[in-house]
Amino acid sequence: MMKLYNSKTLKVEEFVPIRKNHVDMYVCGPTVYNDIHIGNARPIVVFDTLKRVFLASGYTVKYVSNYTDVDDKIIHKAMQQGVSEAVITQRYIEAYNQVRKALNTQELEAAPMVTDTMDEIIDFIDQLVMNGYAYCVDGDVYFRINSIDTYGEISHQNIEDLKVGARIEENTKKENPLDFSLWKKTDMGIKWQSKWGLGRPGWHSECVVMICNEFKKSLIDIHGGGMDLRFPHHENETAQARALYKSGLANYWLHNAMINLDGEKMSKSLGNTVAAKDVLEQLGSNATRWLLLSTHYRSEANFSDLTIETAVKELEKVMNPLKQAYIKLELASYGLEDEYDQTSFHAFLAYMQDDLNTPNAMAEIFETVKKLNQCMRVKDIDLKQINLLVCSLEKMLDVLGIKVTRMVLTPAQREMFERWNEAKAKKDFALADQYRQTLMQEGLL
RNA sequence: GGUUCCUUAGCCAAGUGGUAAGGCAAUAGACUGCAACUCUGUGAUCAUCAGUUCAAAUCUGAUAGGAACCUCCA
Repeated sequence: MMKLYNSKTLKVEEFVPIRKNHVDMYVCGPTVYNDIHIGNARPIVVFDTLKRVFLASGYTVKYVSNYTDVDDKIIHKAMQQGVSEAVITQRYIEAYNQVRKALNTQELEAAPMVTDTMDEIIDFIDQLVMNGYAYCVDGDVYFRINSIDTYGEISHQNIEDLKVGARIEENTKKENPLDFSLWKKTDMGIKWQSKWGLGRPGWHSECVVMICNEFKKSLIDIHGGGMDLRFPHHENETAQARALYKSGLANYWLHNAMINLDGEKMSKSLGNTVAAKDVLEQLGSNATRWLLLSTHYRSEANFSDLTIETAVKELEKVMNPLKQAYIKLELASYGLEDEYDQTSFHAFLAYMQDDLNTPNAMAEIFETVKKLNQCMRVKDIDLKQINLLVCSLEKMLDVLGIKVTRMVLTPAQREMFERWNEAKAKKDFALADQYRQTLMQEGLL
């Protein structure tokens, strides 16, 4: 049974899918004007892991995430560099996908772009206007938040409080300062023709339209993203869906917490970012995922030399015994069977199903690793038992998206082990140390 | 000012009513030809104060400190 914390209800809830054994999930993707930083990588890993948990639990999953390829920052960058917007967006879409790949994520079922969805977005805004949920002023279109009575349902803000604390710029064009922009009249950069004139869409409509496009319905199971998208982005998404489709857009709203850099929030606007590709280059795919998953996704994670170092060491303590186990099985010419230790894997999965409790799930991994280590130390090795534990660990790591390659010994390596053992038996330690040295160099010890 | 949330050992981090998982580091021991690996042992009156309860890290209230959102951001 899957349990998830729903930002909308502020509670951990039992997950009940709309369609039995299937999950429709949408996660807000990047605005492609820059290389993503390690904070941006958190939702990638969190929601990819969530998909894997669902798959391991017997669900099928359709996971869609978009590219926001229409945006002021993109336009500015394009102008700055004297190229078209498409050059910028292509460059960073590619960079983003390289990071996704390097993070060992599963393929998305769809990854739509705003520029490919423009007709539908314009049509969507038009319908909002025609039904009285939005209004056009001077070439701009705004959503009328007072036209629905549920505004604030995701972010738990009430309209009056928002007004009081508003650091909202004075915009006399709007009926209400909280009304948000659906269509912006523009005179520079890429623009599209609409009945309101030349312009481009605001940020909040695209996700609604893409969800309806991709899933062919206006209510899906899960909508995810970073905590900072809860307001206004997700609030405004659900508002539009309430208006036009009388649906909340998604049943479960999931938000991952931010990553801090030495105690301060990492963000592009603060400029204290660490590029995801740099972290990946330094740590590799496995350690990066381990690092990102070692803190519960709803807790802020601190990113520092110490947390990195710890993650690397922890992962080694899991991977090394696995490697030793493969070698033990190889040396004994024991063919691995796919049978796994059910108790440990089910304990692990139960933690993952409990709102993605990765810290507890990892504790179960350590527990299993310890059992494996104990198994390998006894005189009469139980290869069958090692097989079970190894396969169980493989399955656990797969749910976390940690890649494991089964080790196969070459004849030469096999011989090296034999000679090492022979030398030790003869107490020729000088020779034994030579073999040991070689084995260690090849990463076999 | 409003909303939501956090404060658990040197560090990271679970646990949300029945007397504190796990990891890193440290330290003692075992194993070893020596080492590495590994195994075993060692550590917390859960920010403070008060209340509810037979029982509270866990619920309630207050205090102190911190964060995110309310503005483009994952």
